Amino acid sequence: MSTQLKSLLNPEQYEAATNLEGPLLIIAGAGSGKTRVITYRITEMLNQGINQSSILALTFTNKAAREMAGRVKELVGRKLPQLTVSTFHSFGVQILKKHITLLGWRENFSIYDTNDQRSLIKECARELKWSLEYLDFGHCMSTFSRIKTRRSKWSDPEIDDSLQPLYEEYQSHRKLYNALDFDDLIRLPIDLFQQHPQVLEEYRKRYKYIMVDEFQDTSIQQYEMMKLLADGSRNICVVGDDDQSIYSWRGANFDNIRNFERDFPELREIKLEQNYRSTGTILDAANHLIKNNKNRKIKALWTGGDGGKPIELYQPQDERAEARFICDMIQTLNLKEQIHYHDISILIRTNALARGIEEELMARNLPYRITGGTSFFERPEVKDMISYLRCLANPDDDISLLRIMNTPRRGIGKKTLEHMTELAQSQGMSLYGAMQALVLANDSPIGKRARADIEDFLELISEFRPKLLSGKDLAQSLRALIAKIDYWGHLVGEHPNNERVAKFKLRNVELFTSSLEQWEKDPDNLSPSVFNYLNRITLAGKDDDDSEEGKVNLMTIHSAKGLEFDVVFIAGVEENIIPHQRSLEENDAGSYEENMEEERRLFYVALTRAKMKLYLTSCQQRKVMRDLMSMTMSPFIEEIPEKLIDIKEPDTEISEEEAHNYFELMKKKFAAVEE
DNA sequence: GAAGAGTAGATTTTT
DNA sequence: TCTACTCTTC
Repeated sequence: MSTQLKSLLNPEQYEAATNLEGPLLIIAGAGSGKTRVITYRITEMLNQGINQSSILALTFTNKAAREMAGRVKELVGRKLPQLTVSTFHSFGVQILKKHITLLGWRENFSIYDTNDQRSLIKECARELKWSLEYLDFGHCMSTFSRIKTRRSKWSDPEIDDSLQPLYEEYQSHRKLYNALDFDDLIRLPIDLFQQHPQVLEEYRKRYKYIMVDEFQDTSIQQYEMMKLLADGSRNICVVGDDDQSIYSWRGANFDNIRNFERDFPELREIKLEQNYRSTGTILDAANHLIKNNKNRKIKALWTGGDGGKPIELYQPQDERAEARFICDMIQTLNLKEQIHYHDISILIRTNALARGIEEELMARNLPYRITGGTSFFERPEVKDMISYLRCLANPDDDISLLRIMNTPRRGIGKKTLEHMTELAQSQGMSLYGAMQALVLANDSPIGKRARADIEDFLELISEFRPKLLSGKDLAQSLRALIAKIDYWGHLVGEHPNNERVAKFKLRNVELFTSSLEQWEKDPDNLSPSVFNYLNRITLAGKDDDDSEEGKVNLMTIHSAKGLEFDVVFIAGVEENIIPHQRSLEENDAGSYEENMEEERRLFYVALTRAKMKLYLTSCQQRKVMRDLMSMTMSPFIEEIPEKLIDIKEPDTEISEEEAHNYFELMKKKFAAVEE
């Protein structure tokens, strides 16, 4: 195998793939065959007789995890059920699923996403009788996150310590509801390892070989977790590229590369600098751009390939012209150069930019796939279903309970809720607990009718809870539940004059149910419990339609990391978009200069996704929220040498007046002919 | 307790 | 433009 491997990899790649023992730092430039090295490295381990269950590969996104697992399977040619390839967050859930009771939590915990978190903060603020008007949730959540991940303390000068009571309230509510937020998924396993060394020992014994991909984007917490696990065997391999660090706003810290060098001084370092992906032109442009960043490891990415075509920059009139241009180009490329749709990608800085482009793609019947953005799972009707499932799994989950308690309307209104909240607050129980107490109480403060309504609701929960917890026929049970609560009737009632909307929503509910069914019937799925399903969808979102080939990819630059395409369009290459205006504001993630460097890295990531051809578009005008803004080209364009980029003249559009005059002229001409 | 009208605010990136 | 929340009325 090893000789064969030698012919498949270049010397540095070979080194990286075959050095299995001891700490290893791989600095892998864009397109240097990083994924290839990792997958071959895992294969090499298996070939050397290392047990698949001893291998742990941690990635940053679910997409990366899926892809890595898929490629290894393909290389090895068999299924590897004991191999752990997972994101940090999912791995955290896995650990907590087994051991969370040691930390004083109950099983079947809920995981709160950003929206749930927001609702909970709102709830807490209400309870503290704070005015919601001036409460900035973004600020709250980022502060809470800093405190929780111990990046900051309340006494730190940059921290708004007036939020501390709210934080305490938030924390105690989560405990009461048995609900974890994303930060907990990393933080609690660390606590567990520190408080229960025997558990840590168990994991160290199992995972003898650890690999971390996209290491430049790990947070201090994730690094800590990784270090705890690796400190037994010290067979730890991290792969990263400081030039592609684009998540500092989420606590990613590329100082981790330095920390790694400090904590594992015996490490071996390998640099992969040959780029196999892009043409010379693209690489040259990217290198010139990134050179402007001061805070980076020196690297010289080179390619043996030829120059390739110049980068083209177009300046359409506005975002609609931009969408039309991109679609025209895609159709031409597909027709004349036989480029497959799935080898083309349109990259955008913000999700909001997707809409206009999506509309045009749709109008032309161009098949496309959109990654990220407002997820299917955030649609109100789907969220209802999720909340039902969550409540059945964990009735103490107040945030979900609040959502479904009166959806469809069952007479549990504001007044009743007030009573329940009061009771729950004074007794330190969840709303569900309060409901049970109210029904049992003799001197109940609520009316007979409301009491009967609550009873009905509790009955519903106790009827379906065992069905859902049985782990069998989940979709079937959910369908029964939907019928029982007459959700269709509810939808029709909500949209009295619009059956189409109601039907659309019902279709989404059905889509959701069948996605659950598919997941549960998947033979590779070893434990199809509601709990696992819920975790999966909050952590991973909708199943990517990876199977659906032949579609143009539309996504943010962030979600394009790690991917490559023959042709890449970058839309909205304008000042205030790339770099993004709000990202530059000095904030707790960094200074203006640091943020500018991160935006530059982001643009670098975007450029280096392209293999053959890059098109950039910079609109002259753009509709931002309601008003039309005049736009200028991104300052990053100037950092790319002129000879590499072909800047087209701005498109001129016929103004309405000119068009009018033209038609008048034509009319006269025709009139003249008729005479 | 429910429904409808009216109003204010919102778009940076993801687990 | 759209959504989420508040206020008013039935």
